[in-house]
Amino acid sequence: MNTVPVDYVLDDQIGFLLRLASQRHSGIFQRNVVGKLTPTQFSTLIRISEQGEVSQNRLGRLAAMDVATIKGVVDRLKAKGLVQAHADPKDKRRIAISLTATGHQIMDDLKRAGLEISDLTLEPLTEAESQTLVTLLKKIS
Amino acid sequence: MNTVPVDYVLDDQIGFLLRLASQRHSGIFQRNVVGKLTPTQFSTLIRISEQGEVSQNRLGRLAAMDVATIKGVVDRLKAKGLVQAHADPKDKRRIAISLTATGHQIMDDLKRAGLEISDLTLEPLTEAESQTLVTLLKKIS
DNA sequence: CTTTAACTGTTTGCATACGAATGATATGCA
DNA sequence: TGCATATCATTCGTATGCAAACAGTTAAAG
Repeated sequence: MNTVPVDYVLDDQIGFLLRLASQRHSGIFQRNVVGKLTPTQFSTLIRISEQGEVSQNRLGRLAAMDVATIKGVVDRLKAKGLVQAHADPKDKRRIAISLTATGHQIMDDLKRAGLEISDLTLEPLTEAESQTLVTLLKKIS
Repeated sequence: MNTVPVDYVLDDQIGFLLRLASQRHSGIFQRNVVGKLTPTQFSTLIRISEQGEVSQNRLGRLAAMDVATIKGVVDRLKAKGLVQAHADPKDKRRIAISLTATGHQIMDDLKRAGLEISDLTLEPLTEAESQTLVTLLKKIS
């Protein structure tokens, strides 16, 4: 039997703070990214450009998205004409995803915008603090 | 004219890392929370219990949620029987939100679970690192 | 006192996000 | 070979999350 009231300060909890920081970052992203891309669409494009050609399932793992989520993201990127899909002749289950010519063309601008967005997000911190934050976040991921 | 390719490492970007950390936290939350509550529903309950009675709009600001988002969250909490709403006689625009008796009863268990979830999320870090992370996240929120 | 501005709540549309279930296909091992 | 297991893509249901448009209400400015 525990009758002692619990002292819970929401504003100090890691989960709440992660959501706040993500929200601010999303806002900055939206105002600065090239084209009308979302953060997940952006990450997906980066992963595809790194891989050249990749199955949808593997792409989801690389971009840290659920299979149901990555399907929607790929569908919207296809609709934008930035990626294409074609069946894998060796494995009929697989659908190979790759960048279109247009997709290739915007990658450099996207990467530049991405770096700028990261800088703006970390603007309240010093260089050393930014490095620390990145290191700590990697540890709890 | 810029022809130099940009060196962009997705795994080092603050936005990507925030998403990864949020995902891990959500998984821990889901496995440890009392009842079938989501992190946003949890935060909302905490805010209501802090305020006693609060308008839906103000509740959204306190919990850092869009007006459209908070409406859905409150609707689902009402469906679970944890919160109630009644019209404000002084201001016909307002809807006063408060906890039900059931809602009150589970708050202590919820807070205990919340602290446990934070501990589990920060488990890979030392006490000092956890404090640093919290401090840095507050700065970029 | 009236018009204007600000606030509150609702709804719609789009885009994540994830669990669970399903069906098709591959592959390893008995 | 043949079956158990694993992988891949899709679909469904639920829950955020935000912009924008809308209507009702209140308060402030003139």
